[in-house]
Amino acid sequence: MATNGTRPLTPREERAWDGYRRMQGLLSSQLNRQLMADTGLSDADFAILSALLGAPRHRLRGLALRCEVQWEKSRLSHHLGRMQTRGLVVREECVEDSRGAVFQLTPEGKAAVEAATGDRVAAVRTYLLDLLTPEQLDALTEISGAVLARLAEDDAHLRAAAELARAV
Amino acid sequence: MATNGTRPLTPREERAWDGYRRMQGLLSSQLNRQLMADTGLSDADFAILSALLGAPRHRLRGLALRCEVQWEKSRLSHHLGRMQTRGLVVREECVEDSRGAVFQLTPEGKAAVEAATGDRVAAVRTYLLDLLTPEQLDALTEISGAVLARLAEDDAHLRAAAELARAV
DNA sequence: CGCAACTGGATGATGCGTCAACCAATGGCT
DNA sequence: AGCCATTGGTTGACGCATCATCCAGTTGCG
Repeated sequence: MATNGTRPLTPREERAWDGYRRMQGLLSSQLNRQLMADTGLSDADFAILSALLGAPRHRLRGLALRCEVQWEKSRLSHHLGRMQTRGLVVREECVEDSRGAVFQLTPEGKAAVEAATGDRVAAVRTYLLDLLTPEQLDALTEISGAVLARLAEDDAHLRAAAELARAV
Repeated sequence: MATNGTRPLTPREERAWDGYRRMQGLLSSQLNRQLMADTGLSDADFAILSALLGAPRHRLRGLALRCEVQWEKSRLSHHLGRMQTRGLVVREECVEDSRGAVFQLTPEGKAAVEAATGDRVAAVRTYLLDLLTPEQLDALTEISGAVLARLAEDDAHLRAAAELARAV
């Protein structure tokens, strides 16, 4: 990580990175702010709630939820704790693994997500999707595909390294 | 904000949004984590420091800095406070407007950014730029251009509304 | 069986980001 | 000159994200 034969960015790269950086910051804060104002739910709340909404009995194992939203476990745990005190979610014991936890949407939680979904979609359209041509939509899909693939690969390497370390 | 004749997302839009969302979250946390591990600087630190590095005498008025990084003023103030106690930056009085503040890079701050720049560029290449074709780079630039233009427009409307309110 | 390693998850400390309130300096208007 | 609205910036409170640590239940291996 220390040795860098890194060439500087070309103007083209510079523009792309700079644009992405600016967009990323402003867009996510705008979406977050708007959702919060419209519905009282943060982006994070919404991610959790809609994952639960999409699950069989509106209940999901902690681990499954973690895979779904890709958060660190302590973040998830803290956030679920807060959401529980707000009455959006309940924690229950897990039958097949008694150290595990299962989280379920409360009626209030369900109502909240359902109410929020429309606003969220509208905002995403307003500030992103409706601004792009079909080609740009596809380009965005491909770009994120490439980046996510790279990140996943990295992750796999980490696992492999852990495997090796265990073998020693 | 409440009435939504919003149609649901098409599959194409769905893929684009979902991809962007996932990429955004993982990419920024990866870049942040890596920069922090390599250099002890957060993404936020780096943004401030490189803005200062690019300024005339490595000094910038608070307001100018705010335009540069596009943060809320209280965020900037808090962060600069912390950076000052870490010795990366100094706050000085402003001559032409005595309620203003000027911030300057300390030698340590300068050294820190300069050391960090290479790592940052390398990481951005590894996880984003090197994964994309030239066309994708341009697409990214256009996409962010469109989004930023929309956000700016919104901003202008807000200003105009404020103007109107003043006129009443 | 019994012990060690691992795993799902919780917790506490700490730094960050946002909001609202605040303060003093400034500039415009009469 | 005098007043009021505005602006540049700070502060405090509060919720969120991360790290390290911890704990109990589980699994694998001898």
